[in-house]
Amino acid sequence: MGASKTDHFTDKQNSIATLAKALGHPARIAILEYLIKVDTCICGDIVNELPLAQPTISQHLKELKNAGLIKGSIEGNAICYCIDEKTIGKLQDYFKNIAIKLEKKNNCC
Amino acid sequence: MGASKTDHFTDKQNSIATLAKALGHPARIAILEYLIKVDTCICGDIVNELPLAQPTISQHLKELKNAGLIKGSIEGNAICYCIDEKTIGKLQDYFKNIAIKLEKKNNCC
DNA sequence: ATTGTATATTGCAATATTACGATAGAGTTT
DNA sequence: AAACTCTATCGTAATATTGCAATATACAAT
Repeated sequence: MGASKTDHFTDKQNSIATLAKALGHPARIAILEYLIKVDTCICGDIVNELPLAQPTISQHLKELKNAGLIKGSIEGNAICYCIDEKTIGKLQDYFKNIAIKLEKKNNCC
Repeated sequence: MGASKTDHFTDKQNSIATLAKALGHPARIAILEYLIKVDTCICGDIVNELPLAQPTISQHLKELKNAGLIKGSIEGNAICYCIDEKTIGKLQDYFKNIAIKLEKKNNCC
């Protein structure tokens, strides 16, 4: 096989997994961090910044966008990509919640 | 191709991407959440809990373990798996940090 | 020692991801 | 309009992931 059985899990589980998967590649982490670093968020810079070809970066941007981690708006003939704070907040909350729950437990190992 | 060019990115970027990738599957999210839910952390339960065959779960557990998200200790003929709080903390910090940096910026889009 | 239970490993088929050259589309500039 | 810039899409090769049956390993209990 190879297809993941997304239908067997809850929507929330699938949702978090999708976000995590989108971040599961160093190039996409690097794109995210670059978007944080610079104040402008034109995409052309990213191609010069990362050691990847333009189509590859375009593809990674698409995946980040599909996952809802970034959003892009057309700005002349360039595209203004930036991070979607809500989605980052969702991830932040998720891990914070786990940490809180773990504190309340006596970890048995 | 298909191999990701990990050598072109920083150690920290690769490290976060590895963690995210390990969480990038609903079954592994479900395993994590199950480990939080129950107080005991014997693995046998997980096989009964998830709609996946035992070898598949064993494989997912291995990936979570390799990523440092869970740790397992042998307990008789069962294995006691539990979450590694440090790694969750690392993720929590990472997203918290991004959220803080985004607050300080005027998001241009 | 044999049987039973819990977990890991192997091998393999189906599918997904990654990367990029070539090309296309869309706006800008001259 | 022609040339240029920026980004997306297509096609395709290399590689990785997913899932499971079969099998192996390791300990426990009888």
